[in-house]
Amino acid sequence: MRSSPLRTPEYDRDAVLCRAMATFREKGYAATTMQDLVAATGLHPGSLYAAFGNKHGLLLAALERYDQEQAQRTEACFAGVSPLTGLRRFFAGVAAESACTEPSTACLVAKVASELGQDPEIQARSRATLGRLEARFAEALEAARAEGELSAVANAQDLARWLMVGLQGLRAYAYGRPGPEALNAIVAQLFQSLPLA
Amino acid sequence: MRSSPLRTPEYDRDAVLCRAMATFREKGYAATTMQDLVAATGLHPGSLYAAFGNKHGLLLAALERYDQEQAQRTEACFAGVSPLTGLRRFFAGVAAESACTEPSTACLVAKVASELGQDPEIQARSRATLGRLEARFAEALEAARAEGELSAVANAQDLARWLMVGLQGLRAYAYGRPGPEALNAIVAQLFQSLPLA
DNA sequence: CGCTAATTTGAATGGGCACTCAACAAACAC
DNA sequence: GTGTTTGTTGAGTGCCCATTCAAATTAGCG
Repeated sequence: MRSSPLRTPEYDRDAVLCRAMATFREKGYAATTMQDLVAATGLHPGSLYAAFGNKHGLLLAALERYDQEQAQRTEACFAGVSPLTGLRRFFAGVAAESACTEPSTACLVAKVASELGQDPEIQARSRATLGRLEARFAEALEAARAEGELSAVANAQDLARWLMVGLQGLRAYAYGRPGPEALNAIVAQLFQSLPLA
Repeated sequence: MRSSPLRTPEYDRDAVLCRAMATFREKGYAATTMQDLVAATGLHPGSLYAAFGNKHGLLLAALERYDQEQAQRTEACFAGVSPLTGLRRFFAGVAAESACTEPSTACLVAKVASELGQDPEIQARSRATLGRLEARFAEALEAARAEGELSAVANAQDLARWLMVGLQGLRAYAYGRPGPEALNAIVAQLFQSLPLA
């Protein structure tokens, strides 16, 4: 029961998850082999299994980290600006990210949710992440209405959902590798469709 | 060179592709094993390989069939009604399809394009299918404008792209298993965002 | 400096995968 | 009927996958 001589792991768990995240994001779940993950993280199989149980567990941990990272990035968009400006910054960032030529810019949550639609654990985590973002959108929209940036009769919940649709549509559309101006035009169209005050 | 005694295959190529399509749509590419496909199609491995070369070739053939099927379904929406009504029918159909509880309702093209983003052949085919749909949207929008259903100043190309974003967003949002009323509300919001005359 | 409990190491393992092939069967020409 | 070409059959093949484990290594503690 008692443990005195504790040996701390030599690797940085966060860095490992970051690498694993990137690998899953690029190749998807099934196409990523444990050898890929071993190469990407620099850990040996035994250490990976000791830390995360198995490949599935590693994906879950990576999703968890992705969730945190995304929440941070989102908050950064809202910091110090009006709610509506924050939303605009958020979508401008997504458009810019989607426009870059690397295909790793896809949303890990969406990609994995599409691939592992049958897995209840993955589904739950994906839904939680997306739900949290939608709730954050709704909060921002409410605040925007309070500040007079949005029509007083607008329904924040409905519009938050609408923004989520726009977000996922934007990311999906970006798979066709359109130019950056097309993506920016889409974002502009999305904001034009909001009942701004 | 000369071939006289031809033996016709015993199976129905179209039915085989239909089954293969459904299997890929449910499980994705990597998670579908050749055994799955053998079971789904009823063919033996040798016949499958003789007909399609390999797993990748079978996916390509399935995508081709999906493309044709989707084109037919799309035209059915436009038959005998005004262009705008045709578009409404199309999106109502997608919403209804996405609302049903089976997870196999996802778009095969989108799912496969997300999973095999690195594969140029798959990418080309996906892009072609999506591009054709977008062009059909643009055509319908032009016709709607000509019939006075759409604002005269509307840009059909831009709006067609906007409908594609709405379409993919709708389908992606449906992964979270919202109720049918939410999906219908999204479609309503999409059409409200169009500059209808 | 042992002693103990933890991590690290990396070769080994068993299973399942995509794919093959040699024997067989059917269809047509003559 | 016979020959030839094609489709069918399904057990077999080798490879690569996720996972394991026993041995080596390291850190804390008296």
